[in-house]
Amino acid sequence: MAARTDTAAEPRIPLRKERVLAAAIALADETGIESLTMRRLAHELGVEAMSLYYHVANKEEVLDGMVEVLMSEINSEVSQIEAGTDWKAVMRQRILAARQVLLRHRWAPGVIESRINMGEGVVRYFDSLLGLFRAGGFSYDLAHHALHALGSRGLGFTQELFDPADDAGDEDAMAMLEQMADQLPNLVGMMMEISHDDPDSTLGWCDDQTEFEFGLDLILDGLDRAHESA
Amino acid sequence: MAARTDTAAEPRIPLRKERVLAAAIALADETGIESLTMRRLAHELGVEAMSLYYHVANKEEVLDGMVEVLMSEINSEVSQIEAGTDWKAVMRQRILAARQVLLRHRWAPGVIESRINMGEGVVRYFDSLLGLFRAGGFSYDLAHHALHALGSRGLGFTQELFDPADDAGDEDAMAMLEQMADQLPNLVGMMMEISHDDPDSTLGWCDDQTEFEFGLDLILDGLDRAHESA
DNA sequence: ACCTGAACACCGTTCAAGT
DNA sequence: ACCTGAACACCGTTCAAGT
Repeated sequence: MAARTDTAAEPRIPLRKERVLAAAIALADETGIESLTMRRLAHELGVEAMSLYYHVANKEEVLDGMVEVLMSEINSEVSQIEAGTDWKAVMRQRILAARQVLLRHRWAPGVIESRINMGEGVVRYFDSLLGLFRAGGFSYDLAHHALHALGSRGLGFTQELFDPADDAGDEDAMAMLEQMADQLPNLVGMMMEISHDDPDSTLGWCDDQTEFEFGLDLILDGLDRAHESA
Repeated sequence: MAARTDTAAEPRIPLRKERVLAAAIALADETGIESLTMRRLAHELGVEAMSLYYHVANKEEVLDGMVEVLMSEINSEVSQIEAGTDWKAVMRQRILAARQVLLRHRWAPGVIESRINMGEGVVRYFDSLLGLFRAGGFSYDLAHHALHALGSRGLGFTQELFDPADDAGDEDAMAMLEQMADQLPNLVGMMMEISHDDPDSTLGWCDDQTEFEFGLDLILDGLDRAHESA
């Protein structure tokens, strides 16, 4: 242990904030955000926990940085979508593209929402959406309402209250539904109709992507109408 | 300290889960969810932290319970709204009533979203919304899409990405905006128009309630149209 | 310049023990 | 039946110290 150097010891590239963030993202991607601790992150980088603080002020800065890295990925992906004459079609494409990136980083929605101030990347992204509204002829006032109405959906996610597994399949949830059946006439009726129409669909009949697009189109169409009637 | 009983010692009502939850809610209301720790909660109840575990399995059960208490408040408030022939008007009233309750418990959105399974109260609430859609003539299929489209807005909240202070007023955010001005042509343009139209409005010109209702009406109107054209 | 060891002030939670 | 003390296995973070 003492005199032995590690076999083929790597030159030990010094850490950089960049490397810390990349490792943090990889760790969160693979094992979930709840297992992203400073100690674990340091371990992943082959270093003691305290070393991180030389490159980063605190854990919040790590989380801020993770969001920035991710948003720059989204922004560069989104900027490749060529602008057309139809603001709605372009915005739809951009938002669904952003969503694809977020789906690869399940920790992102929670972390983004937990930030106190929007980072530069997020601001830049919403500036681009605002630009699309403006190009489509929206007043600043309506475009402003529109951004609020989109909310996180504009970035490609909605924090689902009933998670996909809940609608069917999840045992705990189903057990509760059955137990409360008399108090939940409408939900029970809905479940029965579904299982009647398609007996095999009890598991996973809620498609996240479909529901996301339904809600998105509802809002975009509504905004379109609000704009045209203005 | 030893032989002396406390002056006018209260009979020391034994804890109950109910009292634990009430204290937890009061604590979270007053000092924020981040200061709700088992130790602090116990202290508030004049007891040691470990005593709580006699009444409650763990902290998750405390959080679950807080949501249930709150939802029963919402459900009882909402059930007082008399049903009318216009599903949209009734639903709007219910959702805005739920929102009023949530505004008194700022911790609620975050805690609700962090629950793994919806509690009974939340399920009951959404069953009632589903009932409204059905009474309005919606198919189960459309009503189901509708619930997803509403998401947390159906319960009266949206997790705002840009918090109200951000749009203007917040010094950090404004500093960033100025620094990035050239990269954010649309946001800067919007800010300029606003401050031109109403020089005093730089602070707090985003009204949460207005934005919430705008988004809500956008969705409800869209659903109404989807239903009528079906 | 970059990294570390020891230590601090917290967490949630367990378990055996008290009354 | 209800509560507690001591202890465990974690956190994030500081600070003085190493190379």
